Amino acid sequence: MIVKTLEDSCDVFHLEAAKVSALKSTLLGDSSVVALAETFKVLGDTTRVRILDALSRAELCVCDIARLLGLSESAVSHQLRLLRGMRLVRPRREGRMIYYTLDDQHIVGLFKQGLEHVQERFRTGRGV
Amino acid sequence: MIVKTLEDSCDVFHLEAAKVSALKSTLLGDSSVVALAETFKVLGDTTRVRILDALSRAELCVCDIARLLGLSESAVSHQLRLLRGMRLVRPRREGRMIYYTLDDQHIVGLFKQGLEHVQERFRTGRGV
DNA sequence: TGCATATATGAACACATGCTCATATATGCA
DNA sequence: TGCATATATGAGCATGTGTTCATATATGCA
Repeated sequence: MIVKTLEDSCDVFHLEAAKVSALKSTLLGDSSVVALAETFKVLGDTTRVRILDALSRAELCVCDIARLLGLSESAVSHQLRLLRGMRLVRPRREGRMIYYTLDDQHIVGLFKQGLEHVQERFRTGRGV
Repeated sequence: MIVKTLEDSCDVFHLEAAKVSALKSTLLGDSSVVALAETFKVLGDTTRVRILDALSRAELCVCDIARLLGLSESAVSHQLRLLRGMRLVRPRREGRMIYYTLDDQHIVGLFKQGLEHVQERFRTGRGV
């Protein structure tokens, strides 16, 4: 639903008051906005993208992830803590080792959709 | 495709060398990872989420956005510059004013999918 | 029990980020 | 042309973020 602009003075709104309040009421609520931004923020880091991508394909322990991606085990552990906190990843203890897997199906979907966006961006001219 | 772990010594890998290289080759490439993280990073801020959400519903000029969302025009302008740079948003000049719209359909899809994730998170116990 | 190893955690530090404030640019109109 | 207004931009600052390094915890095994 597109609301057309009607007036031309920026002292107040360019939109009619009625349209403004209509628009305002359709906007995402605060909690949704916060949760959405928080979700995207977690995905907005190359290290976490790599970890989640790897875990979407195999159950891996901390040191495997570290080796596979060329990261320190501490760095991986810190990131896993964050991802655990957001329930994106789930640990499974087996002896001394702790194996992690992806614990949220939406991540794969978001990655897929994000990649479509990225690829169209390449197709339509502008690179990274 | 899930690769099962096989060995138990973290000196090297817990996975067989063959499985490791197989896994390695299925991982997202560097440029994809970078572009993906960059995309999510832009979406990982409440101000930008709000702006993009508003622009997905109406074409708005800078000061309308500022008023609608309770932000300074400067802050909005800075964010729009970023969003413009990433081609998520497109300006249209009309006299002194510049109207912005969403210039990327994937954003709406990503928001939708992100919200599904968020809502399931609420349903399954843990809040924000 | 005591040692080795896998993971977790805390502090510290370098760097990024988003805002504000001041100023520049651009358009419309008298 | 000159002034008012809409937007853009740059500098500066407070805050946030991701890593490393040192250390803690936990498990397996001799």
